[in-house]
Amino acid sequence: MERRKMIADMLRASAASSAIHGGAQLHGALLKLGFGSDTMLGNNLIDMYAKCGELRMAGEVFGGMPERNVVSWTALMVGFLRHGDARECLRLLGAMRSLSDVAPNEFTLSASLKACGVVGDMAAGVWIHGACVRAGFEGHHVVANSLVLLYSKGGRIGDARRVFDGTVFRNLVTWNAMISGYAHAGHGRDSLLVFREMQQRRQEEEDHQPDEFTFASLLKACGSLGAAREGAQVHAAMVIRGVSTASNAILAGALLDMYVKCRCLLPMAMQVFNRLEQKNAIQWTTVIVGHAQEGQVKEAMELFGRFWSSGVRADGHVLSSVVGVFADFALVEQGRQVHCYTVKTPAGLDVSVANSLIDMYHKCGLTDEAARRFREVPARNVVSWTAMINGLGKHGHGQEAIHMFEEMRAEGVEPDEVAYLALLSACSHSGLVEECRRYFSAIRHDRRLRPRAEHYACMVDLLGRAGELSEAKDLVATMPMAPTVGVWQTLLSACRVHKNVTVGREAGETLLAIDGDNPVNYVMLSNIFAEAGDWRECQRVRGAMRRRGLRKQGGCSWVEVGKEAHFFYGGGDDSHPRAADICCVLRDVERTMRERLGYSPGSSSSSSEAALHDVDEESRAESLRAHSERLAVGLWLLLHHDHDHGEGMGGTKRKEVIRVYKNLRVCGDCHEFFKGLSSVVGRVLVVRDANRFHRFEDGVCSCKDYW
DNA sequence: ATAGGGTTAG
Repeated sequence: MERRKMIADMLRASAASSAIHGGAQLHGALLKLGFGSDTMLGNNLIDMYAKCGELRMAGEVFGGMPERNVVSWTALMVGFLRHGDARECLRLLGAMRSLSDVAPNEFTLSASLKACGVVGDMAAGVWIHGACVRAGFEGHHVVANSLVLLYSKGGRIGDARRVFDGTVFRNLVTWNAMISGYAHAGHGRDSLLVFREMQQRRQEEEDHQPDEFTFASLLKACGSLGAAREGAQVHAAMVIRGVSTASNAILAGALLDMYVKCRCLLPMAMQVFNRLEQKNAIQWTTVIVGHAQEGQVKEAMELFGRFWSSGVRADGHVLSSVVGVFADFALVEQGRQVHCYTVKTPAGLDVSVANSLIDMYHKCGLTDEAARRFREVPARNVVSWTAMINGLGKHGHGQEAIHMFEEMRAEGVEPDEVAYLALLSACSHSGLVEECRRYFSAIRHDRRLRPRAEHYACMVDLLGRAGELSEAKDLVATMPMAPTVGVWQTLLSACRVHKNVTVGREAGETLLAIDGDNPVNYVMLSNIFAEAGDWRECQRVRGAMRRRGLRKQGGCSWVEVGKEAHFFYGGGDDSHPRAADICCVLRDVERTMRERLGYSPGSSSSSSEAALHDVDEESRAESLRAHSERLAVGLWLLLHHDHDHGEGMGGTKRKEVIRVYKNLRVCGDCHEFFKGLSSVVGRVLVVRDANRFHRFEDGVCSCKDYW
């Protein structure tokens, strides 16, 4: 008897340290001693093999047992679950119920719930929840904790909270589950509130000290809120409690992520990062993406280079997120460099990497290159197709986008909500009203899909462009969900195009009520009033904005010349070393345009500078010249000027396309200016703004002045 | 046999 217990303890120790050799020796020894049919020792063997990742051996022991109890089943299930085979775990649950008379206990059900979360089978999870209730396990920690996590990760945060509230005996894990559940669902505030509630319990019956898991979730919550002060407080609390990031890579990653997300704290992130003795791929990604998002592209590329030579293996996630930032900034040179790296590693074969490359080339305006990537993806999925549909749509190729969509369906790839969204937006950019209506109705009648507010926003956008303002307004009024900020903004900008002050006022006031901290809303509404000549209302809205301490979001444009990106910021950015020369080039072009095309600055009907109506032409011109998109184009012209003269102007040689990018929508005057510029300079100019691509050629734009 | 944490393409 004593020996039996000793072997059990030693097996447990082997399992805990994943010591497969010692474990296998113990296996041999217990067979020799005649313990081969002992259920408890068999269970210990299953657990040991499962924890060492030897699932085949675990299954063999399980299969050879004369008697299996609930522990035997559960140990095997947990083994599969832990090694990434959640489906096998659920299959075993089914087998247990139908082939044995052993009843699952709270641990079996908890593992099964987790498996449902992993495979994303919420229906099965709800069914198991029912089974837990029927068996009387609902109040058990392990079950309640798994339920909270399943529901919060499955987007049913309300159900998670109900389980949490119904749990009488909470332990630290229960609290952590709710805190992380909220953080995961993007409800950062609630996450912090639950933590505060947990701390207040200290005076009462429960006394839970936060641990590493608590801190990791709190950091995530602070990061998603961009709450720098709270984030730093959490960091301080960790230091005070002696919770170190040195031995916990995930906690260190969470800390880095928080500092990166609280933008201004990038230096703090680097301090944490530099102190890490061993850096993993996720930590590298966090700081690379963090720099790129702040516009510190050089540093981002440098870090990427260091990462590459550090020998830490990159996986598909890392590569696609790095490609993703360069896509957002349309930094094609940097994107290409990362593309080259992806070819040199097995992780580059991931479909997610291929998809991010398709998207990146599209966002850089290189449609052909994107199409080539698309053709070469061996196993295209709905994401690959959607990237193409999006890209075509942003260039105003609505019909081609529809064609892609139908081709996808013909190949047997089912569209999801995002694919539909891409399609609707493509229709709206091309003004395809009837097609858009048809697909919008298709998604509403597809039982598997539920249109989101964004789908409605697309429809509102299209109706607005088509001048069907009252239909757009009715659609907003009859939406099955609350109209989002985006929906109201879409309606508002349609009102601006059609100069409908009545509906515009309504949409604008609603926006100020639900999204009063966003300066864009004030600017849009005040512009509507300004264009209608209602200066009093215009001033009132601008005043409200000032009183709230809000400032118009700065425009930022950039252009790649050679291998370098040059950034310009709106409102008279003369920080570029050649600012004066750029100004001269722009003046030159303006003069030619005035002479040849009768261009007059600031006379555009959709002028973004409504407040400029009462100033003289030269001040208007000067103010417009300071727009970041013009400065970017100016620099390009400046740097290619000498070259042009060398080649001889108007030569037959195909001219390089000018590509400029802007973080906001391009302004109406700049749009006019670029049209003229394309014919005066005889070049194609492609501008990607926040909304779509504009391709200017021979004095016309691909958006047909709808944007 | 005992739940929980950071990155992730459209």
